[in-house]
Amino acid sequence: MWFDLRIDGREASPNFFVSRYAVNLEVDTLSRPLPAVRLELIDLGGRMAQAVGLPRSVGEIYGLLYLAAKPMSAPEIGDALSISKGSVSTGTRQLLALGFVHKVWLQAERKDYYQAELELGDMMRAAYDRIFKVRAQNADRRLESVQEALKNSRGDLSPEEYAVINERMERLAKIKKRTKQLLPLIERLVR
Amino acid sequence: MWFDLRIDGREASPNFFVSRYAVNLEVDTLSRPLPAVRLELIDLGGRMAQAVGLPRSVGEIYGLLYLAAKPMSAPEIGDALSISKGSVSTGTRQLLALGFVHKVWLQAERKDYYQAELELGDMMRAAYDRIFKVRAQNADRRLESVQEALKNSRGDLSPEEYAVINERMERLAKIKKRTKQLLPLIERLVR
DNA sequence: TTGTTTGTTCAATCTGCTTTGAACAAAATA
DNA sequence: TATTTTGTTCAAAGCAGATTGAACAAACAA
Repeated sequence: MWFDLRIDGREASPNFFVSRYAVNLEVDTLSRPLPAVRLELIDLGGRMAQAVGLPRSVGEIYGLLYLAAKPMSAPEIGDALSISKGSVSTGTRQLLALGFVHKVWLQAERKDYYQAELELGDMMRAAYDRIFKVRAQNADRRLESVQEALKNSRGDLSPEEYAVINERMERLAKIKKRTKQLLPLIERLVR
Repeated sequence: MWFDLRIDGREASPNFFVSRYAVNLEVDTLSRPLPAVRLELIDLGGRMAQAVGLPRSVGEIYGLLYLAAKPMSAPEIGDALSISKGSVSTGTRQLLALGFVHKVWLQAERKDYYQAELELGDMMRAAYDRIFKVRAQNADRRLESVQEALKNSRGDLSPEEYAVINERMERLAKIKKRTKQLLPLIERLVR
């Protein structure tokens, strides 16, 4: 994965994301072919996932659930998208960790059922916190280690080289500062 | 590449990005090992490129040029990073297209020389226009085609299904609207 | 108890993007 | 003219990350 964050939440306890109130809903059982809209949205979901660096299958699962009239079980999801049990398991875990999907507790059902989170606000907040914020922090820390390296290799550098590099590193430091000022602004936009 | 944009600018005429004023500079010729700072920044550049979905080598080239005291030729770049002629050629083209680098015309030199663009403002503007704006537009167009699909498959859907799907599609339309309102704000932040 | 269903994990496989390097083109030099 | 140097292109190789599927565990039914 392209960001260092452990986004798939393996450490979370298995049912951490299950909403615990019972819901009384019937469930899609028959597996007839999906209508064109749904296929389109599944595809769109897959592409957007890739655009953000997530596995395509994760986006497809979300796209499937987003237009589902009723919660869907893991086997149903795998069926509808023709992807393996393993991928469904991994994909749903990631979506749960991102807060894009939640489990639904259906009375007298052993299976887990999944429903798309529809609240844009929640999703953007989650994505922002879990991805961009962490990314920014990482870049920050990384830059500090470069500055550290400059101190250490001062000996290997001619005075001219040192001057040039030092000047550029100061530019970088300024950028870092600017970015830090920018982040809260973006944060305010998102929240 | 993860965004539909033709970012490598093959269509541009070969010397489109060459700054045409002559610069009178000597050039790094000897290839002694790079000091630790520079290696660090090359690595950082590579990682950041990957984080945005660009090839690592592109980021490394930029990282190399960023701390270079003098413009570097393609052969020098390939040498310093131990990457192939082909990668240097592709990488520099992408960096030029992004506006992260510019060519420098050195008197009495046949080679092209490259210099990192240091102006943060310019770079962010370029990145914003070329990546995020286009991405947003694409997502927009894509969503419209999903809405189109809904009209076409209305016949295959039960009234209940149609109702659900329609409601969710309207949510999406709202999101689209919100995003459209957000973009100019971000734009103002960046400019 | 055994058999069935659901879900997880992870090594092996697959897939798509990156990189390489050979072939080619262009420009300068002898 | 032939030769050298620089740079581009693109098919093939390499590689990182996604997907699969078999093995396992847990929960329930008979």
